[in-house]
Amino acid sequence: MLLTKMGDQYFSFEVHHGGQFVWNPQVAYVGGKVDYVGEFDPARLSLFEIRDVYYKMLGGTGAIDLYYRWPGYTLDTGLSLINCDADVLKMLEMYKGLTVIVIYVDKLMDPLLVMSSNGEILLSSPVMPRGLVIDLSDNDDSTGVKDFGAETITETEVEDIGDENLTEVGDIGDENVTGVEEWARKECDLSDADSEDSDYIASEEDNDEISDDDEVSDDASWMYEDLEGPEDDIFEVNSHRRVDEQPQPQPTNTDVNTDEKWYSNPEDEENLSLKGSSDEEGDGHPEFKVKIHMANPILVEGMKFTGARQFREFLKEWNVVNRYDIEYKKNESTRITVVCRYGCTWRIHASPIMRTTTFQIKSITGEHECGRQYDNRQANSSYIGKKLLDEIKDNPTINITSFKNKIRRKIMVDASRIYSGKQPPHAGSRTRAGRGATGRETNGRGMTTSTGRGMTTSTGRGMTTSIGRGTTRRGVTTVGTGRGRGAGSSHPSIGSSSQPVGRSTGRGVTGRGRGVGSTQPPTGSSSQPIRRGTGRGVTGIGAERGGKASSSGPVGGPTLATVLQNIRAKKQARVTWMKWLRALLCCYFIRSYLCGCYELMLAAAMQSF
DNA sequence: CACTTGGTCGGGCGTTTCGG
DNA sequence: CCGAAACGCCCGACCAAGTG
Repeated sequence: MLLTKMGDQYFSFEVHHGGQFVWNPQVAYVGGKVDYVGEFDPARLSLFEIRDVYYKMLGGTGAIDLYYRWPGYTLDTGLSLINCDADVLKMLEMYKGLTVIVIYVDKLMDPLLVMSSNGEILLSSPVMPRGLVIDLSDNDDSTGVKDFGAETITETEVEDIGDENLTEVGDIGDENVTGVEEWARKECDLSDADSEDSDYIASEEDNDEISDDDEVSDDASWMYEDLEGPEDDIFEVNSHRRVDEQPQPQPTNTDVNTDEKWYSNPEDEENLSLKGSSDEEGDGHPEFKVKIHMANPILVEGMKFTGARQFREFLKEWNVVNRYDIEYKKNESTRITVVCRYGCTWRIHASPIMRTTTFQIKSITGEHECGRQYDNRQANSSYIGKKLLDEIKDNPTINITSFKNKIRRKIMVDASRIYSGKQPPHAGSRTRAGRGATGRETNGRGMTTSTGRGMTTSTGRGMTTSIGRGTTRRGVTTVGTGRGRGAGSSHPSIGSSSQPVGRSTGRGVTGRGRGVGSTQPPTGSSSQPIRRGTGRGVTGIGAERGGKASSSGPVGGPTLATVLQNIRAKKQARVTWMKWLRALLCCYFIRSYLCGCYELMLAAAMQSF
């Protein structure tokens, strides 16, 4: 039973709300419930009508982000933020011909606002932890902090909708705009230009597939008419419709309404603290949430993650955002110990909670006393690639300087030198082949291994369409070979000139760099038994080598071009694959045709005999 | 006080990855 | 293919807190 009449393109919404996005490890929407509201006229739909679906029809409160799932896709592969009306148009275009649009409501922490004494908002920073308003008024009894969200709730209060299972369409003639909406509008406007960077969660592979075609086609003009007519109440078509009359949801296998332990009650998100512990379990420790914490990384002792990998990703984000550079003392599946690369007292240790796979920050000690770093090696090519992939796709001819500036602007990382993924140790470490005191810190390639190295993240090997392997080597496309070293081979002289002599002694004193304290002599296994000789993607922003990089001879030179090349190559690889696929299909059709002809001829011959 | 448990840390070494 | 570098598993030592 669908509420829509296809000819008129009316549709309804399948609204997932009250839950939240989690990453475990795929993106899923857990908790909450599903309501169906409709029917709507696409010609009269805008972002704020959709928001009103949540605020006024479903009684929602607080700041939210709205997402829609691409029809036929999973949350992992096709989820877009509805950030502005252009996104609404995209969504409608995607859902053209369909009758139920699946949207997800992701509750946000409210923004940190700095207010003057007369209530004027002086500062609103989406970067800062949301949920609090710093009140600079002279009100003595005020702590200077008040809950912005609570006010919002009163402003957005809707009439009691009664039965939990019912959703009634309230009066939406009220043009009052809540503070949250106001903020959301502002944020949308601000982020409009950059929406390409952040407006959806999707795998890179699918990203390429779909976003290449992310422009609203001309056919979307059917939605432009009377988009926001003042008296055109989009809801009046179906006001006071009972939810239990809603249509059946479209088939989906993406909703994961699990009761995973690490998932907290979304209701608790109302009680947000500056510390970032927006979602606390019974033990009072916050849990990592992709949508919230990756956009607003705050490290909190006791914070929980689904695993070491997630913790690493988050730590990387935290370091890049805060522009600290770190060093992994231990980086294992069961423990991760990280210190400041520049010798500060700051240290963090995380390990799994006993008898669970949940990773938890066990301790954060000391503080960063170093200055902010603009050459954070955590922001490696993989990281930058993810951040700026769309930029490159939109502007494939971008030059190095522009790209560098983009990186500097968007990620606040100085990409003046993007080194090859594997770097020789800097001059200061030659004698011990170790980096730092213990010598085993990650270096060069950084911590990219867990997620793939260089630009090969999410790509893999063999028949890959990746950038690293099987892409371009000296301009030769090697898709499908599983070999090739990507663009890295375009950077000669990386190692040889600065490699310490006699390094082949293995892991003992020099080989693996156990550091100064190592008394282990070079063992018989100094030459490594396994030589797989794979060679893959490249790159990794090596940042600086303690300021000695340049003195250690050629450091591989800037491979920023490599990043660009990799990103382009990724697209190129896909194109190449498409060509191969087309060729294959052509062969198949020709063969089928020939077989068909042959059979016809055979039949004719049989008849003639 | 002895024992247990959990966390932290350093080190050994096999495996994997990458550039040449 | 090779050497080098990095990752990650494993082990043991040490320490602190809890418990009997």
